[in-house]
Amino acid sequence: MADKVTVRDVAAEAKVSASTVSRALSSEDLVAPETRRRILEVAQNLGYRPSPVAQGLVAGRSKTIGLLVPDIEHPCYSAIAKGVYGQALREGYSVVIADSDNDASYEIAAARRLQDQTDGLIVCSSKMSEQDISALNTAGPVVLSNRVCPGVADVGFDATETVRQAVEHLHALGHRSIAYAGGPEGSWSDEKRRKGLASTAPKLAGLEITDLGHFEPGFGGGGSAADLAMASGATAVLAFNDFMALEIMARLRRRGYRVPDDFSVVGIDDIQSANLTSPALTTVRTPLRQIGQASVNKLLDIVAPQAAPRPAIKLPVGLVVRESTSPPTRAAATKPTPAMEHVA
Amino acid sequence: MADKVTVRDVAAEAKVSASTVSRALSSEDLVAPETRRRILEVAQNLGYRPSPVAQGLVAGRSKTIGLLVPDIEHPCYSAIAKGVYGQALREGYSVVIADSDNDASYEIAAARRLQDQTDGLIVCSSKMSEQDISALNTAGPVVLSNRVCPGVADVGFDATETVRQAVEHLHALGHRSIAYAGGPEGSWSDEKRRKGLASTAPKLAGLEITDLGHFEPGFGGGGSAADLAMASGATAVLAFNDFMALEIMARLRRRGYRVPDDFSVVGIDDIQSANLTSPALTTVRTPLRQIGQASVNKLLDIVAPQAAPRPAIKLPVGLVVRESTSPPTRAAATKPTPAMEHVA
DNA sequence: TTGTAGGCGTTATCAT
DNA sequence: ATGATAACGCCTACAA
Repeated sequence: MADKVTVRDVAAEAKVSASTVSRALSSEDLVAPETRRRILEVAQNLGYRPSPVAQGLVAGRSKTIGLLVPDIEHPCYSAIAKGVYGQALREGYSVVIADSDNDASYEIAAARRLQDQTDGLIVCSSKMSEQDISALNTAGPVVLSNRVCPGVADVGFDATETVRQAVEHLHALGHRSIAYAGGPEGSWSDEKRRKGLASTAPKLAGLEITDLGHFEPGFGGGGSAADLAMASGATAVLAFNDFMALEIMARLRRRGYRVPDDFSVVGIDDIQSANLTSPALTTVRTPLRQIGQASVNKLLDIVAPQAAPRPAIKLPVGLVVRESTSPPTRAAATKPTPAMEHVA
Repeated sequence: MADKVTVRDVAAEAKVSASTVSRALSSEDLVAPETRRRILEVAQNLGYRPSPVAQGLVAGRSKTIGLLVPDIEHPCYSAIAKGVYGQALREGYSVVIADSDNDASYEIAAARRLQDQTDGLIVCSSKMSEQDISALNTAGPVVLSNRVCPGVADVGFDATETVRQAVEHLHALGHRSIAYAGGPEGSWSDEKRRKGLASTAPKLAGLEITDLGHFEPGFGGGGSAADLAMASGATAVLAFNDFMALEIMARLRRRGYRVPDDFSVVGIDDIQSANLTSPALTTVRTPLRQIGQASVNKLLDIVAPQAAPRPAIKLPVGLVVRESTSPPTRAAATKPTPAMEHVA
């Protein structure tokens, strides 16, 4: 927005008309080579830079996409944001971002605002009602990430598969009683995980799943989940996400339990800090960056379709076995005698 | 960009001229109450939403600010981003984001792009040369975050103070030999920390600082730093940031040392996961969100000055004492006999 | 190959 | 109080 030099300035200086300048800049051979050369030189000297705003106005599109996340500080969403930004860049698009602060009611206002300003929207883990989402989708192109809504494009990994891999891992290690520490009430992805649990558990011999309830990750929810997990008699816990798993681990250790010796812990997502604790966290990696990229591709296939649709991006989930899981070593459902200080 | 209904549509429907519609929407009493009421109603029914792009074109400003970060996935920058977004929202501005992926050469291209599109730029931890930064600043309003450059506005906390607090804490606990695990070569903030170290150390009786060198946080740099720290005979280590501190802690524990019993560790920033490990990390909190907010205020004071300049925002740094520090319990400079397995 | 004219959606200026 | 007109910076017919 700081540019004062316009096509007209360049035109005047190069002794041509404004349209010729425009042409020279937009195409290779719409203008005589010599003229073009001169125009380009003048433009260069004057430091001319076309205004994307004006271009957008005439073209009816801004080459900008909107990204709405619940919390940009959450590692999952900043990972998605990174993927979105990278892919958008490759496609020549800018990204304007909005953070709803987990506020469902603000989400819709923010989304509308973004729509007025962009060519399309990527909405992550929306808590909006299906009606609201549909309405949004009517107002402009929308791609949902980590959420589905009938009639609206979406991108997501197989959440069922994440818990399947986690549970199978624990089962293979010998665990037969596993606790699940769920995410916030009303979380769409928590529901998905629960469904995965329900469909996986029956296939595994002798496996018993205890639902610990809903918890708020990042706000101490993991603490209470940890205590419930121990009281439940389970030998392992699967957490809604890595944050909660980390909280659980920390709480267990403070209460004097050893991980994984006394209790195994598995998270989901593989955020960076999962690998920075000791023991490092066993978790199921979730393809967050790729989700960002895929969302951009899907959105642009709607907004700016090409002859060949943009390539699909694989969204593999994968177990990452680290140190927080091992075979159950204590007699199942028997509490150890915890030292009451943290173990060092 | 999805809006098809324009002022003219509303004007036609309400039997007035486009200018009247514009007025009705922008001011309370520029138009007859009854007319205004009708216009508003029609606008409502038609779902009219003014195009920010067109408004921007005529006004010569986009009500958008650009945010350039080295890596949006890094907790520090997503925290700043959160602060930026929140304050921008309050001021009625949108935020378009760019991630330079720590690439100094790309940084400048990205910055230029952002400038063409926004009213002003917030640039975080830039690795650009002072020349490049000055050039940018000439092309349009720029606020630097966590970096200074003569003639360019900047916002930052007192990095010297962070290391002072960390070192004083360790000294008060009784540590006399402290190692510093530095950040990447050429990092501006690492230089600041080193300066703080140099100015603080002489004031503390009997204190000896060992410079371990430069490391890359998040890529195993902490591992080698940890080994060097132990070999150095120090009883505590101050890390460039929390990531590195966490890596150091994990490595120490894997090598069989206990934290803080055998060795104390201090980080800087207080990222979320610093509180999710066990032991939890003692660190110096850095006012990242506030830096984001303050940057917006400073930028808008340039771009859109008000009668009264926007309020200054305090940028306090503060030691957060958790479990990773304690008085040195082993004979200084004497290695314990580490068990070679991780301690659980 | 190049110039002229018109318009993208909005607001500001000048009339009425 | 309201309407007509021009302009923001650019692009795209259409004309020459």
